[in-house]
Amino acid sequence: MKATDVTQKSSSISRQLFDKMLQRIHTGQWPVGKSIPGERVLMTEFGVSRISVRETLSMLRALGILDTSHGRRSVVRKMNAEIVGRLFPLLLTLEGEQTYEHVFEVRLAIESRTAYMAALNRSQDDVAELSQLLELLRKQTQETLEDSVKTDLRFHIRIAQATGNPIFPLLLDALGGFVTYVQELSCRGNPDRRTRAMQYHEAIFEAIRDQDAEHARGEMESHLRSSAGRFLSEGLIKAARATPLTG
Amino acid sequence: MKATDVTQKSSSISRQLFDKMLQRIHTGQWPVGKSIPGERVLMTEFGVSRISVRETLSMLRALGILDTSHGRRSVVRKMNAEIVGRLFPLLLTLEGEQTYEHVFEVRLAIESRTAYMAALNRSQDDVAELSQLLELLRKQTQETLEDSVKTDLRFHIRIAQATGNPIFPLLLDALGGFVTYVQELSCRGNPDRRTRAMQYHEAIFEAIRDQDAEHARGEMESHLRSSAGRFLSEGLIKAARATPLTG
DNA sequence: GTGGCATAACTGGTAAGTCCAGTAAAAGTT
DNA sequence: AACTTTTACTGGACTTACCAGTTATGCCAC
Repeated sequence: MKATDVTQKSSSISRQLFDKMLQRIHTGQWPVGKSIPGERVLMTEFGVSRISVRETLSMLRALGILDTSHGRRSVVRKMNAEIVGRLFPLLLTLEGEQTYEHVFEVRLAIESRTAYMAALNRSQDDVAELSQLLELLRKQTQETLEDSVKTDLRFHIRIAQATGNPIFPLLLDALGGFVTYVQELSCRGNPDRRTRAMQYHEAIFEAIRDQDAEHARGEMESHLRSSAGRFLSEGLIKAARATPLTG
Repeated sequence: MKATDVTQKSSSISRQLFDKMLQRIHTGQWPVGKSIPGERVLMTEFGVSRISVRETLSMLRALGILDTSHGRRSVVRKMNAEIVGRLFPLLLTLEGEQTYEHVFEVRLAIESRTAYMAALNRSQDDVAELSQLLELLRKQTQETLEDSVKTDLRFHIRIAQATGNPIFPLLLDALGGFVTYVQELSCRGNPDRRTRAMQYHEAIFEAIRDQDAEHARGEMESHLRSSAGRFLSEGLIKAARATPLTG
């Protein structure tokens, strides 16, 4: 019942081939980073037509498992969590109905922990880069709005990176497209808001730098909640349920 | 550059077609649940060969966006998180065992909040359904392992639904397909673990029912931490890696 | 009329052959 | 030895054809 497999009833050849090729990658017969045999070779090797081979390769390509370009042989992609992140925008858009409020709630859930974990796990490099981003942000706060919003997101993602868990920056990046859009709407015409957000950013940075995990989380939550709260109070988001974001 | 394109340089026809078809789904020109035109129609409509059409459809099929079966027209699937969930086993084999730990960390971030929010927002229906699931889980704890693991996940997802934010169950579902797999390995041969998990579930349920948000979050965190700790400390990860993903 | 059944008109799945256009390595030239 | 040209790959795309499920059509018996 649960369609957990792309391959369903193992009916069509291309679906079967999909499993076989996937297995070759799993077993290491087709090592990551190296190129697989050409399509003409594959069709004789598996005893199928080139159509079936190409359709199977299309599937693997769509999933980001293969890297194909004209004239060169397909290469098994370094499969990182990145591809999951690439699918999230698809999910979100296709599911529809997601309001920005929902995204903010998820962001709150994720980032309150990334701030916490980052404070515990951050390296010297993390601190240095965050410091740079903060300075850049400080400049841009008085200049271009679009740039500052982008840097803002980069700052948050950089914190997620500092956790050491690659899935966190991934999720954040996936949600980012939504966030930046709303953020621009919010700050347009209200420069003081940007300075207020700037203060939060500095507080978060200092807490992470000083490895004060609890404080980092608290500041992050306040920061996000004030952002979300602003949007909610202004009808920029389909507000609806009065969800207590208190934590 | 933007993480939204699975289609890279958009050079080849099939990649372009992919974007176009995806757009038709987004705009609602191809409504979810309904069937799209036949391949012969599509090739004239887009002015390409059937090869290109079929390769594009293969991509959409691989992502779980289309549901295709022989003799019938392809149907636009209600996009769910399965697609992402399917990729996690693959992720793990290609990226290494740390991924398990990473997934649990993300789960912890998300579920500690879903428990909290569910306690605040839960409706009577939520309580009723959770109660049912709990009872079902109680029975299955002494019976089939596979079923109980599935019900376990349903229980967690149901909590995420009770938050009112549709993204939470989505994320959980995506992570879940991956988690259940490991969970089975963990509990196999250790029935007492299942009873211990059962106690946690009951505590979480009661807290949500009584709208004790802080308590709900605490129990959830304890529950997940104990689970994650078990997996990580017992080398179940390597065992999982050695097992092929296709059922 | 209506029910059941064979047929025809769809649908997707697969195959073989052909050609084009990039890429990279082999062969030639300087 | 360094550069350029050729050649033998590679994937990308098209056409035609046929097979195999599915569904709608329509006929015939009741």
